[in-house]
Amino acid sequence: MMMAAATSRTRTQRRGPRRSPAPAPDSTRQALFAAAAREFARHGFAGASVDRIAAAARLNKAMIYYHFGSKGRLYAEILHDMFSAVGARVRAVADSNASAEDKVRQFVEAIAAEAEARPHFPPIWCREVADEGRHFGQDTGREVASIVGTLKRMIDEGVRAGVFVPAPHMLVHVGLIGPLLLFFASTPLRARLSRAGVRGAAELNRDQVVGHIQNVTLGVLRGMTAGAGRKAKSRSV
Amino acid sequence: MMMAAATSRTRTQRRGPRRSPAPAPDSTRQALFAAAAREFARHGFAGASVDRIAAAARLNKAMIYYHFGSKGRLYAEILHDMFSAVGARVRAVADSNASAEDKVRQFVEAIAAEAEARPHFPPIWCREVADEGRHFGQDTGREVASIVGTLKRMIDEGVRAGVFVPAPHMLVHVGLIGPLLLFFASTPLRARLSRAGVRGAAELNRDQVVGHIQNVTLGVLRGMTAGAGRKAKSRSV
DNA sequence: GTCTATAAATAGATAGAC
DNA sequence: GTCTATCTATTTATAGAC
Repeated sequence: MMMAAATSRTRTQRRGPRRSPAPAPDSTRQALFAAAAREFARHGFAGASVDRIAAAARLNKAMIYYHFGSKGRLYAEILHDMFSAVGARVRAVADSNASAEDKVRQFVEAIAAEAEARPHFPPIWCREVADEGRHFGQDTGREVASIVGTLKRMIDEGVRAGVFVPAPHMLVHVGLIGPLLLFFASTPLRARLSRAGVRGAAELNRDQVVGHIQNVTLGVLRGMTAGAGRKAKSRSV
Repeated sequence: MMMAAATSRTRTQRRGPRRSPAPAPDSTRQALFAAAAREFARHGFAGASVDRIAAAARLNKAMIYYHFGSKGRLYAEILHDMFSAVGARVRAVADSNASAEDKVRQFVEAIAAEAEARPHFPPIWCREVADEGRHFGQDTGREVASIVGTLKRMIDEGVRAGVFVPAPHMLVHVGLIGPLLLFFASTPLRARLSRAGVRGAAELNRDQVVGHIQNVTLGVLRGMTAGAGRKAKSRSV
């Protein structure tokens, strides 16, 4: 599941039983995929080196071109693996018969779980935001669109059921993904700051953050936002 | 103010009146600084090219080494300019005699304002999170620590005044910075997605987002979090 | 201060042996 | 499928003329 995209062959499609000694092409592909994910997470697409990827996988860089065609296609495959995993998971939640509130909670949990399953996911996501989605293929773009659309469906469902007030779904989306992404992506940075003497920087734990985001998001959707004080504008849909 | 760091000379410290025709070193420095900020925002530190920076500034790259010493020191200067601007501004807010609630509102507003004043700020910030603060100098690290500490002071002040409930300040910080950073950094990406047919992706506006984050943050600090339903853990400080 | 020319290292990608 | 060797372009950085 995690390496779904990595196991789909792009070139020599060869199914069925093998002849004899038989090499292990998939394990090579997977080793390159895993090493590339780490390299891209650490250095970004432009900063990543195919030499270092090959070396980390204990292979040579010609294999990258044999199995993936180019640095760009290897990166695109990693992106697609990330977002299609999240997309599949949140669509499954949306199609379940849970309440709208539980669906939103599980939407948050799903993203957290997929981010944790792939240490490269949060940093690459950050970099791709800064890169303006420059390396998204059509397929990855569709996945991202589907994820956003799925949250919108959940909100609409809750509104129809009378448990949510109407809210701009992109505002809810940004309010939910922002802290989630920042929390996961900044863990190494916060550890650094903590070692450098910033008290409390590393004192966040996963359950605390996920639970907090779930509660805050549901508070917003229930119309409990403390619009209080000044400038309590009515919210437009 | 915006280019504060860019006007401080690192090498040939030469004050006082000049002899005759007189060149304009600061404008060269500033042109390089501005071109570099754009380049680093677009391509990241590793992906940025000193050749392109020089070309964009209509100069040659030898000037970068003359005025800044290296690509890394130029980048570090841009980082320091960003975070010291935010730091100075939020410390001014903290030292004012506004209420704790207004200070928190202005904390959010200050970050938004400084991010808007520098289009390169949000993308570079995203990239630096992914880079684990690898390019932070000691000075920049101290600024970041000061910003976090300043929010903590505001929260503590509100708790002492009886208007806030105790809350882990890093949780509040991530909950506030996350959406703010994602909103600003993802504007180009959301415009792309919008053009590609994702309805609503580009329909967020600055005031709406900032106001929302202010309200949600104050809701949390007032203890109005809809801890509802299951798992309503009591919040530990 | 500003420039041209260039050094020295590394990048992505390919050819061709096995 | 996997490897070594190599091509070409680009990288950061510097030397030295003006």
